[in-house]
Amino acid sequence: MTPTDTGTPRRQERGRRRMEQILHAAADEFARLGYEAATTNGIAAAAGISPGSLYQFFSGKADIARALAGLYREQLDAAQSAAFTREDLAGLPVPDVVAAVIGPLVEFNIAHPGFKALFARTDMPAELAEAVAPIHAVIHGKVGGLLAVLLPELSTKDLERATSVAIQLVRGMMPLIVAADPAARPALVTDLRNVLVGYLDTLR
Amino acid sequence: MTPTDTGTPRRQERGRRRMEQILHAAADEFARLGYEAATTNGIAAAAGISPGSLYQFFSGKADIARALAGLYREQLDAAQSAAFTREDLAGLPVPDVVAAVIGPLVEFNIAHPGFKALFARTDMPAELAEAVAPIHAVIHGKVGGLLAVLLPELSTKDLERATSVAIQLVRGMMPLIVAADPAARPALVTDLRNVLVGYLDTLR
DNA sequence: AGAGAATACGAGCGTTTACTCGTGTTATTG
DNA sequence: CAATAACACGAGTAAACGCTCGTATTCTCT
Repeated sequence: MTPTDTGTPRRQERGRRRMEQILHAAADEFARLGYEAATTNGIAAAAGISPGSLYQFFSGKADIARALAGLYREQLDAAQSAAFTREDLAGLPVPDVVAAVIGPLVEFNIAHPGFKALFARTDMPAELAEAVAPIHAVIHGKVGGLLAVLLPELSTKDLERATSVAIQLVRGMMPLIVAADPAARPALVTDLRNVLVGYLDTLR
Repeated sequence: MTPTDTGTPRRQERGRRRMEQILHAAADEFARLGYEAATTNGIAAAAGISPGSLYQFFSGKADIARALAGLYREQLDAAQSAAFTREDLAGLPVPDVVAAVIGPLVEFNIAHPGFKALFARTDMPAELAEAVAPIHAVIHGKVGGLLAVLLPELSTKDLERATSVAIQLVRGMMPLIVAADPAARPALVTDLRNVLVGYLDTLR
């Protein structure tokens, strides 16, 4: 009785490159058309491969979204690691902390237009919500940790709510910032920072 | 040569009732599944009619969205008329004005779950964006007029930006409020008001 | 070199969905 | 009371989409 061959195959170098191509193409298609309107055949074509090849690496559109979310999570982690090291931030004034977090985040969203197609949505299909749940949890945890330092006397419940609200404010404004004319962006980013600082002030 | 029979038929009472049923059913389906996932056959079934009958009144899903947007516009207009009469507001403090606008708006969103499926989205298919463009324009105009009274010394450009930002903040937070446990809503609504008041304060 | 695994192809299958069309029923109009 | 228009039906159609499968090529490992 030979061992049943479930489980992913041992990828070759070629395969790993293909997976990157596919994820890159998928990010473009998601950004251009939105998650629902993007098609697997379209992603395959954009990646320069056949539909069949795509399914050698991913089990479907939701799986691609999951993998892309994981990729974004790593990249965002790298881009934000500095901003979220609590130790340095303990003494800093709130506006500086907000600026340190928002700056790189805006840059990341501009550089990765596919990101907002997956995350900055208020209503998503269940399959997509499930795919991005892990990174949402990570973000929630990080922001929650940060707010706990900035607002130490807040109750757990209030802290939880403040975290959700702060994240939602950023998610709401980010598409506006990304879509705006580059010349108009700085003012919008300043507004976003002011919004957050103003909100956090009311919680003291 | 008989005159070509383009143009909508002269509706009977029965037909007008059907159109209302359809729009009501569509609002439910949009709220339950989202615009894209909602199907015309599903809307027809929810309205208790056949697919063919639906197309006697609407030319397609986008047309239903357009009509529903128009209906919401009327209803929202009625619900908000008091809050937006500038004369009474000229002297009032900013927090009171914000409360007067946000209160009914939150009620409206809770009472009409289909509303946010059409409006509180950051990325929509082009056909949907086109369908809701008129009411967006109306809202933008009203909020802009209000802000012009509250912040008289703002430049046109700054006023324009502030209007977009304020609307976007509300659009971002509304799904959170509607989806929240009713007991948790008041705190979220307070947060939303504080966010707006805090933001407007930074623009003085 | 030979075998097995990974990669690649693309026509096409099954399903879903928006929408049509032929036909029949109810209401209005002259 | 016709005659015409509005309303209603629902099986069916064409297109789109996610995904499969048979087959062929390339890589890895012994």
